[in-house]
Amino acid sequence: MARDKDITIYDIATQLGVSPSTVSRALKNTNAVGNATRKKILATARELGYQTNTFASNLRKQRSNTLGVMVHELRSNFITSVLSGIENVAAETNYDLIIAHSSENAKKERANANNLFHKRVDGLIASLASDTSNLHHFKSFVDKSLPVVFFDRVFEQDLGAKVIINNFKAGYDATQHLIRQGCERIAHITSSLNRNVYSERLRGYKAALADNGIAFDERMVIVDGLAEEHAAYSAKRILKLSPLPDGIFITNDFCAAVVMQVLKDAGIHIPEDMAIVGFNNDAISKVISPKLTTIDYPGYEMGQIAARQIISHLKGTSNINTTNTIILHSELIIRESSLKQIS
Amino acid sequence: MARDKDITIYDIATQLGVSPSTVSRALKNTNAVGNATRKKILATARELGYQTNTFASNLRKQRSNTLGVMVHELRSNFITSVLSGIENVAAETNYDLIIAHSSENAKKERANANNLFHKRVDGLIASLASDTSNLHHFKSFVDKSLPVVFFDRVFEQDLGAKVIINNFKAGYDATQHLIRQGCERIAHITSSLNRNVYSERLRGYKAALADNGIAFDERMVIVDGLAEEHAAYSAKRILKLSPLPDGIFITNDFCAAVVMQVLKDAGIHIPEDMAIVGFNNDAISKVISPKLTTIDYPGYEMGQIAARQIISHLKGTSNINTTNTIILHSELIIRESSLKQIS
DNA sequence: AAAAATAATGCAATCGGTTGCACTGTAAAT
DNA sequence: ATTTACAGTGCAACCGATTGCATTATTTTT
Repeated sequence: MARDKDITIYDIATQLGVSPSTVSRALKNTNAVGNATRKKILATARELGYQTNTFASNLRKQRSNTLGVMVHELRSNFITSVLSGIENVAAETNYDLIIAHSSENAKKERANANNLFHKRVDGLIASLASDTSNLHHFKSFVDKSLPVVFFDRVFEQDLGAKVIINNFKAGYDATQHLIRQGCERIAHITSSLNRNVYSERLRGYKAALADNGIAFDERMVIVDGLAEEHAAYSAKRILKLSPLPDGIFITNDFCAAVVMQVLKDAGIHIPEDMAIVGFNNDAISKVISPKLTTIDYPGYEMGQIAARQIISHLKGTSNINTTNTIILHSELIIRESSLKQIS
Repeated sequence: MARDKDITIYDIATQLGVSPSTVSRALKNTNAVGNATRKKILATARELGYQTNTFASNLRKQRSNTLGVMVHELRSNFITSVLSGIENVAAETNYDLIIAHSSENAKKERANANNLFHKRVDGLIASLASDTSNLHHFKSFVDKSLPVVFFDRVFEQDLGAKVIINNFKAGYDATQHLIRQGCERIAHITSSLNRNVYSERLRGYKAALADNGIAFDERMVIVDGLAEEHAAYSAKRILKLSPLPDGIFITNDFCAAVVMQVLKDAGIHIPEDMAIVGFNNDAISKVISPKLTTIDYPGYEMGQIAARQIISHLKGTSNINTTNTIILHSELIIRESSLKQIS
């Protein structure tokens, strides 16, 4: 059986002897259509299985009903949670999503921004790649008054709305906790300090040391990637420190898990010899031994909030430029990997 | 500065004194345009910053240049790898992606299929929810001759092309390995047997037992969800078996990690008391103690291949209906969690 | 009862790219 | 030298929904 053509508003109009304009108006909730007519139209639309042709509609309306999402990496527990949150809100509000990832590459990020712009997304949600050094590539969005919301990795002083956590406080809390457990030589494994998330955590780490009269030693800070191979290498660098640290604050749970594995293989006892604090509260933190103390980072909520921000801006309910930065609650979750003392 | 309107082919046409049709033809690689004209047009297009309006183009061409992707869950390491593979190929070939997830819910899956159909995607890549019982909701795609490729979770005998691994063999290999390690009472923790991936692995498990003269005992098979809470519960059920099993084949690495955690907390030694084999070769399998023996499942490649299948079908290079099923290589990766004997 | 306001609908242009058909001019074939 | 072919280009009709403006019918106001 040959496939029939799709049903259009013209088909409905012809069948009912009304004009396409009336059908169009009836299918939305414009009140400029008589009640009887509207009912007939809606009934016929359902009966014929009418579906809006979004291309025609978008073309005419000059908007896409689509949000662009740019992430620095797809294969990450945290990012997946955020995406899931965004998707949840987008689905509810009938927005579509185009997802692009930069693989931590500024060049690809620029290409993606460009691409999404030309795909005419109505708004953008983004987390920056590790080597992005400015926001020039988002300028076209700003010029066109398209809302942009950054999450997690942002430029705190630059354009766009932001949804973040207090990374300074998180870093401070993690370090303070290690100090309270009796650690005196605390190392810090982190990633590109160009990114606020890492530089702020470092700042918190330093502040906690200072507040406790511990001298900062830059050899104790290891900056590298967070993927498996980098993590293993960082762990080896830890093992070469002399004297060995008695605590490590690591800005990523997966990285912490790999580091712990290497340390354990080297005969180091955790937490007795070295206490560990991770970051993110990924599922992995509960299935490694010892269980990982970490900072709970509400990714799903972050996604939902970023999406809601954008969408309520688009619907005119609120203006994204007035509430510029939203800080979500994050907190230290204490598990075995850092418990030297039973308090 | 007020934003200028977007550049259209009409702007280019006017500027050069040619017709829009010629511009349109020049911008694609139709050979029906003179060489000099084409060059001028391309130069002007670049200079003015012209970008195709995809809505207009899609509307006219009646296709979207977009692939729909339906997954049963977003927050999964395996799925993320697949998505990453799909994205990689889609980006190369200039296809967009719309990603929808069913949260393991057949009803939502049906809604998603419907939605993607009406968004007029050019093709569909899908993995089934755990309680999906038929493929009726994909019929509209078939009727419209839109290609559908299923991956991972498929109906092996039903419509559509499939990209899968040999789950029977994987199950057989995992079980055979445990038997070779001296296990005699092997439990199996798995999920919905309506899904080929789980039923086939179970079949492999049974076949290996049979081939080694071990009687199948259905109390040794635990069917439940694979998320954290279900996994913990399954572990408790294992602990209630009497006699205790001396080996477990678990169809998911994360689930295996949780189970191991619970077993270890209960004082069971792995692999001495109980050997464990997981499934997927997620990153997690290498950072838990002991490291997890598992089946390597090439998610990224699976995504790439599914996407390539669809796209080459769409481009007319190959017909998806002729190569109906593609089976990817998977293999047992032996680590500490199952090594009872140093062989 | 006449005038004014309002509700319900239609007309037709518009969004921007694509493509079948027709036309022109030059090159190739006879 | 004539016919034939074809490369290069333009015309105009689409694709389907939206919306400002005009028109008609109906209700309200005075």
